[in-house]
Amino acid sequence: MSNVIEIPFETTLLVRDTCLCLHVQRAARALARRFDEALRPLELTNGQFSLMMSLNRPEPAAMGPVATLLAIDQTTLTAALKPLTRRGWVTILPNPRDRRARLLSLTPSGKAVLAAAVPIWKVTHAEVEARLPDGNADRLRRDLLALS
Amino acid sequence: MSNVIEIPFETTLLVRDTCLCLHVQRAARALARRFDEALRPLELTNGQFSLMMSLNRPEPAAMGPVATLLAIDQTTLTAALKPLTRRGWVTILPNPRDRRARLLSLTPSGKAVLAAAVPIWKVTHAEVEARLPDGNADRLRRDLLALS
DNA sequence: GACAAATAGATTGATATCAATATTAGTAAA
DNA sequence: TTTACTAATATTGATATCAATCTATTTGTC
Repeated sequence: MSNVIEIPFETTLLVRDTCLCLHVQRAARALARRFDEALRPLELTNGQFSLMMSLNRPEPAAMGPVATLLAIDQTTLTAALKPLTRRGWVTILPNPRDRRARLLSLTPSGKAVLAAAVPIWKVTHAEVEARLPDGNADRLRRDLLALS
Repeated sequence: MSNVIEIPFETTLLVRDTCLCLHVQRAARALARRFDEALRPLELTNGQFSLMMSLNRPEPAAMGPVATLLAIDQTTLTAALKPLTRRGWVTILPNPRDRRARLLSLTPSGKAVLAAAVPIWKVTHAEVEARLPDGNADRLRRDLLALS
């Protein structure tokens, strides 16, 4: 006798149509592709843009708070910094006050790339925001923050 | 003379607080971690769960529509199938009607894993949905679909 | 001060993601 | 039927992501 467990197709449709995780992943991939494409002339991805923008501070940033801000694992941040330091856009210096810590800073060329990216971000973001059904981006941001 | 381009800190704050791409990526990572953790006893990730659930159809699925449904690149789907076929959860067969195409199916053990994942998904999803400020998940799903 | 516990990052290994490109097969036009 | 085009999928290379684990350093307690 065959004892294959069958999941009702209705369950599949339920997950497909309601799963917030799937909905968010889909939107994340679509938005990433859109911003990546727009930023491609600068050889910058959406994630690199967000990371570098988060480093644009009066004082150099430590890694922990940056990872928390971006909601990425600390090991992901370590990896993400490699292509940026290799291109000379970000510097990693030891923190004299705490020799475990590192201080992250944008270099002048990093700031130049980031400055060039800002108008691209503005245009792309305006296009994306215009797609929202009723233009209520604040509400969407609030919902997304609640999930983070 | 120093010609370093400085991006106003206000711009950084603006991007940090308004960028929908960043907001969605953050929520995507947080939700992925949450579902990955809940599904870990089954050695299943959120993405593998979504993929396998999308394969639970009356007829075997072709790759193109599955990639479109998940909003992933076709090459990503090819890669994502490898650990699933290796574990014997998914089979990839040639399509006799079109020898370019492949037909994707869940195996009995794949269905068993997926069936075990469904109650975990239900509990986790209910917890996530409860975090929404006003409980209006439909509105959030509509917004996310508009961005996909 | 010594020692335990906590903290900051780095490394490794596995999977995820996409652009660019290649391969194979179906399709349509000449 | 040959030729051009289109469609479905695979491969490669680079980066992204996280769990598990490791090292170095700081902090707190006695």
